Amino acid sequence: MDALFTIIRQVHPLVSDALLLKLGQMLHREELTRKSFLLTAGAVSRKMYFVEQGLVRGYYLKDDKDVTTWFMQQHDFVISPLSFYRQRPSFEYLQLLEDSVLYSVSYNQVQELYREFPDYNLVGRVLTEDYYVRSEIRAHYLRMLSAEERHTIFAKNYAPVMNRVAVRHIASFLCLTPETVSRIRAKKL
Amino acid sequence: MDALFTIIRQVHPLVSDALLLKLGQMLHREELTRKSFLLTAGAVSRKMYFVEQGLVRGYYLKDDKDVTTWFMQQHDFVISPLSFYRQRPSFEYLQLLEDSVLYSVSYNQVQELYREFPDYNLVGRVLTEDYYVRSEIRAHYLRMLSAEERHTIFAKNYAPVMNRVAVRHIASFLCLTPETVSRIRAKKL
DNA sequence: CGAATAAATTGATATAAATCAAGATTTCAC
DNA sequence: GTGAAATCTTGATTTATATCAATTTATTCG
Repeated sequence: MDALFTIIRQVHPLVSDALLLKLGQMLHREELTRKSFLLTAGAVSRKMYFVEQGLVRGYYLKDDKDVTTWFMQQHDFVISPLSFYRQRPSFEYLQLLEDSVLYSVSYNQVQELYREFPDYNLVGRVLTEDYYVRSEIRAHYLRMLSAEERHTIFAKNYAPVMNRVAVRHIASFLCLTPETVSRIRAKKL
Repeated sequence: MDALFTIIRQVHPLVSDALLLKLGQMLHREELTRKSFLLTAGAVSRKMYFVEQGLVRGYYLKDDKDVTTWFMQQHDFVISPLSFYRQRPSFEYLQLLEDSVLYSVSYNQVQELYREFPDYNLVGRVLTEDYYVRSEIRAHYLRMLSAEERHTIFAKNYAPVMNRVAVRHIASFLCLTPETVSRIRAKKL
């Protein structure tokens, strides 16, 4: 929980103790095993998670195959933006790739914080901006780079994730087949 | 300017008059002609725009060709998220596709509003969430849909834009060549 | 541990979309 | 309004990556 508070204080050093106290009371620690779902398609995302430890994958189903949209790791916040912000049924699945420790707050609790502690809107705004930018960067890579370039960038930017996830998940994140990633790898050795 | 205030009041009905007054004083009306740049690659985005009337395109250069990332129209806010939020040099070009009327505020002015009127963080947060979701939806379509499906969705979701922009811009938005879009169109008649 | 299952690799072929090239049409500028 | 330039369309060919199929390697769990 300290990591979470540290991030909030980095964003907004003057945040009140009352707010952090309240948030601390709301946070629900969850220890979940690999392959647990935080959200499945069709359901409405009711919780925001903070990854204390572990690894989470967001993906969509395309026909029968899945397409990974992102990986979130230690000290990241995890939601499905469309479903959480608009409280609409999700396209996306959120699934743990490792046994993980998470802190969660419900959508309603977050709204309550925003109401009761207007300061919290600053924190929410800045963090939303940050995750928005991250998402833009991912989309940028998808649009601008060839298969091989995407793989190179991934290997560089996601080094700590690279060795922890299955090739087929890396492949689907890069919008490629596992075969293609296998061949790119073979070529580089 | 009314349209902008209306949007802010929709997001936050209790927003103070003092805030709107201050914002009104900061806003700079700009009438710019087609092809004007709001931002070029390499520069740091210093302004946020509100489109009173007109059409704006965001794009990257890939080798010598350009790749469109979005179109923004009447009553949309326009920034290059990475460059504006992080105040870093832009990858992206922002260019008018039509003669337009815009309202702008500088990055520093926006920060001043956030400081002076903490309430404004609520507005900023909610709008950021909304544009983040829109961006996610665009990325989702790119990942999940075939060339033809992307074209169909575009024709449906961007109907008012469709007839106003060049085929090559539609093509690059769909991550296709103009030739391919031409063929898709021909097939549908 | 060791069988069963899933995942990764490698090779052969297919395919969607890009590229290259030429002509038709539209738009722009003087 | 007319010529020049840009854009769009259509066709032929190429190419990157997907798909299909078979084998090897890794993982799971009883």
